[in-house]
Amino acid sequence: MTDTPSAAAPPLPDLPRDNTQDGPAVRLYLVDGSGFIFRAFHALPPLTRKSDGLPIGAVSGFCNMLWKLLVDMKAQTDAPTHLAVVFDHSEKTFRNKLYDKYKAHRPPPPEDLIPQFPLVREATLAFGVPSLELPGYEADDIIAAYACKVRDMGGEVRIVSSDKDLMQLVGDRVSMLDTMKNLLIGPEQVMEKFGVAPNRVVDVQSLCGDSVDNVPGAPGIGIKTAALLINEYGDLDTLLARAGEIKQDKRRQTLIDFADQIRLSRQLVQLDCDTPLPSPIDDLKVADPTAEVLAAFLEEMGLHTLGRRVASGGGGTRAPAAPATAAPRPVTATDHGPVDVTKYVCVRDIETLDAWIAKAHRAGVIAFDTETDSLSSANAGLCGVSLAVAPGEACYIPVGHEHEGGLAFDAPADLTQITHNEVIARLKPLLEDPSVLKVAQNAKYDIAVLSRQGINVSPIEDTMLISYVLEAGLHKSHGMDELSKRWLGHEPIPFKQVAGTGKAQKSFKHVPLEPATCYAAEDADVTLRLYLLLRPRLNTEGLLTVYETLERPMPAVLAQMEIEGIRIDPDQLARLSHDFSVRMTELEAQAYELAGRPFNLGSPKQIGEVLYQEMGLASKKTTATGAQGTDASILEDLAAAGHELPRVLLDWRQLSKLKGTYTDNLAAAISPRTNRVHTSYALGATTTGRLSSSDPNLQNIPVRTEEGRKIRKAFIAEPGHVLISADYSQIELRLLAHVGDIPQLKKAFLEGQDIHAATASEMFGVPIEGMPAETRRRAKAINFGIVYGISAFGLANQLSIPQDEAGAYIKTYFERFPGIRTYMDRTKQGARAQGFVTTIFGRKVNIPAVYSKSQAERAFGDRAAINAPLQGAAADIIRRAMIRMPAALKESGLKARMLLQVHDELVFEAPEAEADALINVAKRVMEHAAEPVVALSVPLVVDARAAKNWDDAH
DNA sequence: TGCGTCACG
DNA sequence: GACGTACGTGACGCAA
Repeated sequence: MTDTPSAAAPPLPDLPRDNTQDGPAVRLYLVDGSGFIFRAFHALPPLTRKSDGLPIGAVSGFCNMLWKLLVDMKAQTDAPTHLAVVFDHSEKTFRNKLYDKYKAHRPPPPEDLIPQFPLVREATLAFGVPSLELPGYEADDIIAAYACKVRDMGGEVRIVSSDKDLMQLVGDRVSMLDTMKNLLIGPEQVMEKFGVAPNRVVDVQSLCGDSVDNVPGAPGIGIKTAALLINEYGDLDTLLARAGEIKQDKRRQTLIDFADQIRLSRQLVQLDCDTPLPSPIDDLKVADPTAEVLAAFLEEMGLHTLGRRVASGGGGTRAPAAPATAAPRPVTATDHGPVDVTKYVCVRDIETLDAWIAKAHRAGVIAFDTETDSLSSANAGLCGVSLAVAPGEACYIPVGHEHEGGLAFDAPADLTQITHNEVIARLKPLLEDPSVLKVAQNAKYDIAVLSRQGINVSPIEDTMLISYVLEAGLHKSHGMDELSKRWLGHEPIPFKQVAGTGKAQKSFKHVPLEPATCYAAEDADVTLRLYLLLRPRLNTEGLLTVYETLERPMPAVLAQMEIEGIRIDPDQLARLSHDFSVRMTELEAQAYELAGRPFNLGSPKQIGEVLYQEMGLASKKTTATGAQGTDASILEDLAAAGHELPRVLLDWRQLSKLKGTYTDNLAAAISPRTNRVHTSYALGATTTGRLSSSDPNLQNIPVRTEEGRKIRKAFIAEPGHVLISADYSQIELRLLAHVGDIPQLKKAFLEGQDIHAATASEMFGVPIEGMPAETRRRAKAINFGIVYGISAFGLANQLSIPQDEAGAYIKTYFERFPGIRTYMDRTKQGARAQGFVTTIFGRKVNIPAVYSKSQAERAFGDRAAINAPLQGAAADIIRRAMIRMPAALKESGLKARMLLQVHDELVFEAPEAEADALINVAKRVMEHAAEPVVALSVPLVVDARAAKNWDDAH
């Protein structure tokens, strides 16, 4: 702990002095950025960006304040030489360790403010001002550390803030500036406020406490009394030591009884001058903003007025040259020169590594990539990390490369590397530094790998997701190789080329350092180039909010879910597998008997031969290639016509599917390390915004049949825990009711009716009470069909009714719900006019099929266009819930973990005692996930249940 | 590797 | 009235 400023220390001997001017060499302005954000937010009306509704009130207020400050600064005779904006970092601080209630009853920041935090940091950098923050520290501590340091060097400090907690720093050479009230605060003003000199402010605050920050202080003692006591006894320690001398009974007793609490309060209010400096003071020198960068940022935010003022140099400041109205020239693929893999550096000693880390800090934006020995992040070991600090300037840091097993007859290559632990220790501060933006391609993978090394990468951006937001539906993949070819015209080295292919493929740790460096560093280089190229488009194309709110937070959430995994009972699966085998053998024998010969029941081709040629049954449908189909619906029809073999085949197929896809392979997927199964969720893989799950796919675990549900029962909770499944009820139909604005559907949902029965009642004019099950079933099929872009053929097929009957249903449906036809027509028209549709959250789904020459493909496009805004909005909503869930669980003090997502369902694992609390939290977060950006006209309803296994929880 | 089939929402 | 169909996924086994 450092004392408050008192006697000025002599200037340090090595202080660089500027001989061309009088006064101290360093005149540092420190702006309390966090304080400013909140004040700007609350002082200004809610302002949103015109293009897409992104809230930017605080950003706007902050920019105006900063610009005014810069202008005023320059006009002064004693203009500052150094300047920085300081921010709180969202993590807990050392004060929470001292006192868990510190700032505890602060509400979370308003929803509209959250997306503005990163933007304000961007704004700071756009103005050419360094932005400082440090995990585990409050802005006030960082300000204190710089203030003490500069003061002790003989420099001057001005703190731009109105936070009274900073007044303890005021002294001869440290002052405060409240720009809101335009007040300069020196020792005199502090004296007025606290009744004591600045160096005793902490003592007063310790006594009177602070209800806003939850600093307890001494009960019943306010500023006046505190100042009186301190002035009488000199300082807090003396006061506490001599508390027995106080004349007033009550006051004396309070000070004696609460001495410990007062000392704790002092620790809470005392700012820590020993806080490490995030940047050297030299790096905070005042510099003019780059005109283009600043103009582009203000343009991006839609802050045209300030943009014009900045462009005209308002207030006598040297004006940035570019007019704010002229958009900066977009970066093009060739701006950064060709990719040259021979220029990359292999980092093998600490000095070189430190030099790259320093470059990375200066760059502020870097790309990185991790190389591992496995494809699944859950088990991947780290082989190396590559960094790109500028286009064409990249390195690879190997950590675990070794010779491949066996005797080397040639002299083995030199594999000197920095040790694993040293690399991790050096990289951790960089990768966790809030002021260095890390760009990755498919960030989820790198987050998971590094999280196992104890590194929490942040802040992070993902070029795959940027591409996905911009061009979902236009490309099969948003993988790096494709992006590189598409945007940079450069084909990266194929993995196969460095690691070999097939059985001979080696682990990356066995790849020699030179090719490994070319391959790995190239990935980082390409990623950085892609970022510089694609990221500006988010803005110009109005997709920044989608990226920031629906995509960018996902990798960290999913990485955590994948790491958690889920427990599966292998014995249960083994029993099922055996049971299925026995029954399949019986069915095979029956099938051979019925066919009159043995054949492969798993071969559709052989089934066709047996059924259609040898047994002479009529084949109903042909497949895409003209072969006679044997799928379930055909076999069902044949079985219904009285044939025995199709039934046997159907039964065998079901068991074969369950055994082959689930019982055998799920058990094999259990990680020996964790005893759990870890799926991999793909982002940027679907056209609509849904996730997909693979290796193994846990989004298609059987549920519809009795046999299948036995597999689901093998998904179990740990002892003392339960699984909780929470799923949205009819979310796509609810969205249809909202988006299509269908009064009857909205009414039915608002009244909590059975939606399919209500639909049937509306269509056929029958009461819901006593409705035949078949009537409801047909309405249900129609409701599903609508969401899919209905056709008479499809509905007829689904319900096994003639096509004209299905057509009549659809006609009736549209007559009863004319709004739905309007919605469908409007959506198709929009899709054909623009080539894409959007969800209510702004996600863009491209549908190139609407431009096809083929009528069939265009019809396909129409149906996809009708479905995408509904399926996509549902995907957006559950994403919003997932993104909020970790904080919601933490806030509620729950140990529960989110394990799985199945499109409209989230699966959690929680201690048994938490089950009810978790259900409450999960329901609340999920049911309100659309808010506040979209106010749905129908309620979202979530059903949740806890049980020992997934089937019973579902 | 492409196809048919089928598990899920 | 054509077109051949429900929307979105991933995994398996067969056949080439």
